Amino acid sequence: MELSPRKMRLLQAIIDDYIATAVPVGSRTISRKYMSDFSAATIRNEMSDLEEMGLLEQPHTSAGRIPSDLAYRIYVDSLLQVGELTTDEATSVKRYFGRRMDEMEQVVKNAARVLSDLTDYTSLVLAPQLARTTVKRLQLVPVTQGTALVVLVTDAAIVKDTIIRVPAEMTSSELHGISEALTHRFEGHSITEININTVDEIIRDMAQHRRFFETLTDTLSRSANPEENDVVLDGAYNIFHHPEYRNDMERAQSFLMALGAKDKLQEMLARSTRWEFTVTIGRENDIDALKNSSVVTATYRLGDRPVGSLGVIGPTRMDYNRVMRLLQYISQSLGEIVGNMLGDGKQNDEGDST
Amino acid sequence: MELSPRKMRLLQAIIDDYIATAVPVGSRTISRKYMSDFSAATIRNEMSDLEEMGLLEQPHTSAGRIPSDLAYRIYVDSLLQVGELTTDEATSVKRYFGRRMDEMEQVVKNAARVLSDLTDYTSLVLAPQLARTTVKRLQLVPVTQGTALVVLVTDAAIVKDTIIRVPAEMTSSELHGISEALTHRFEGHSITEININTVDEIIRDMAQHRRFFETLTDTLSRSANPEENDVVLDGAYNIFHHPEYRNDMERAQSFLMALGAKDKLQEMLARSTRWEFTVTIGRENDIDALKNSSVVTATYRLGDRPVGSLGVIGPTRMDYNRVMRLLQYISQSLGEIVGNMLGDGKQNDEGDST
DNA sequence: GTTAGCACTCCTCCCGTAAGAGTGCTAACA
DNA sequence: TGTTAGCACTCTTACGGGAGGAGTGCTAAC
Repeated sequence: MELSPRKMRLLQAIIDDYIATAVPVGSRTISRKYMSDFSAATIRNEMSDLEEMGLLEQPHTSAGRIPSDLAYRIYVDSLLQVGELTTDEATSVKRYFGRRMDEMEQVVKNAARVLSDLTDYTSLVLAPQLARTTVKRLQLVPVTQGTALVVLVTDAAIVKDTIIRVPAEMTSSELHGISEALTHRFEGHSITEININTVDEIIRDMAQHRRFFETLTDTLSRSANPEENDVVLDGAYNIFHHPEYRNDMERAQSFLMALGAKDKLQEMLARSTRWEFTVTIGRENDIDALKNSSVVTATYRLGDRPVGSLGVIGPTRMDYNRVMRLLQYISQSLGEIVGNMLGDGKQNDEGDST
Repeated sequence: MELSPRKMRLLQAIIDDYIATAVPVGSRTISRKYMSDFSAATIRNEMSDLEEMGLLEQPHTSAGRIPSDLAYRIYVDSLLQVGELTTDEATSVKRYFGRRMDEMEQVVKNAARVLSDLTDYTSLVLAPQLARTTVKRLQLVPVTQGTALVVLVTDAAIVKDTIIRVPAEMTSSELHGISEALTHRFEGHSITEININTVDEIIRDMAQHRRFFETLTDTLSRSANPEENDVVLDGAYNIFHHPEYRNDMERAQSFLMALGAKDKLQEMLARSTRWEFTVTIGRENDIDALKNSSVVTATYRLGDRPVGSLGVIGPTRMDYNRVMRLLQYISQSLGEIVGNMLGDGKQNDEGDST
């Protein structure tokens, strides 16, 4: 099923026009705006072929054609050339990331904001996944008699803090000692290596508190698992800017509802960290309510380790070019910012090497 | 402008019916369902009076009447008797709050969830406001050479953690010492008391690091200010369950957009902590997009100090009774949970004194 | 292989009519 | 004087038919 160059050209024209206008494209439109070297009648014949191949669909007889999911697939795989950011776009992104960001959460929220603002779609960001980072420090900070704060710092600057109960008789300096020992043992290792067995080695002289250490390792391994909260979402209401949702309450509603199921989204994003980019079009989507939407994701890295991902959800009639262009740039920036947060005191300035 | 008892009774009937059905109420309906001791014609005369007083409105001549904002005001102020929770409702709330909650954020999200699920409206929760709590502990945890984590623990179990830069030559034990000194000085005080002047007293022997302490106090006072992030929102899409939004895209959209402006919501909730409850009806609202919605809030306390608030946004045709009933109970539960999180090792069980 | 022409289909918009709901007013009644 | 029955009137909503328009598919000619 090879497409002739002319069919390819036609397909591209139809998709480009439909992405721009959201109106089914007729043969006359194509003939005038994109392929004036052929008449509308010729286009019609070609369109008829494309429809037979399953690449075009007709909402009804006297409407123009719209691209099928399959057509977008071909478009994304073969026709799309992701360009460079315009200087306008680049400065916009920089303006967002220029904001003060002390906490990981701010960074992630900021990334979601810039992505949704610049694409005009809904954005998703999966915060760096603890399990993919390495421990920098593990500290038990006494809070009250009997409680302490578990502070876990990793190389992605993620800090998980959880209150846990500690044996009432444990002193502040004991906690300090334990923290030092744990940090010494696990620094540079993945959090997944921390469990009661590996911890056992270093607490032989505190066997009477084994129960406490079990609680501690439990807490840590629970926080290593990705959770709903790792997903940050922004621009949900951008969908109202696009006619396919604005004119269809049902659709808008089910879309928004789908965004409520953070666990599904988290899963989706976590899966996507295996690839540099993913593009999931319409029915390819696992989530039912997104079967007429598209999802584009990109992975961001800490050094060469993928630690999280971010993406955009919008109508299948999405401006894939713009979206991927922005995703590429933003995912790279995000990786750098995350890396710099604990980057040995280096400031995260704009300036290049001078 | 005193209303006769019959007019009151009529007003209540109209509001009750309209809250239940969302359909303009006619005189016949009232006569049959609520006041069969009077004929529809009598009701009509009374309705006409109420309309003249600005308590009822007619969408058009041949429709029934709907209550005006003013009518809801009277309803809430004079007619409403907030009842006890049904046992069903109470067990539902308990089920939600029975979930494991280690972190403040979870508690707040959980509260928002239970509130939106049980009321079927959109819920808002303002996390405990740092400025209204007292310091329990202030600790600088070294992270890398040149960076440390500022951990602030207060009696509302709020933990603010921020990475700051520290002088490269500052040792881990120096940081520890500083932490002890700061904790000793400010324990039991409000975070707002921490500033470079009060800190100055305890760092005389470290005057060469004054710059660093300025950064530190800056960071802390910034985190004392309420921020957008303090607002957690849930059930935004519940509005689609209510006909006034479901059948009016514009309205749904502007409502959802208004929810996007977290800063406004934060302000609104912060203001409301001055009262036990607030009910803001329709046009009484400051936020334009909410001029045809109502907001009900309640304050929750830590001991007797109000520390935060939570509320519900929905159509003016809101089930005020149910909402206030639930808010009362949930705000109280929330206060207790927040208090127990660091509550001297006491477990937050269900059981009463045995 | 390409194109012009034309009949055909189907959607959308508009308008007029009919049904239904609820009112306001009047007159009669207790 | 308050209450009620009756009735004309208003306005909304639903339905259906017709006009206009967009775009197609097919045929025949180049």
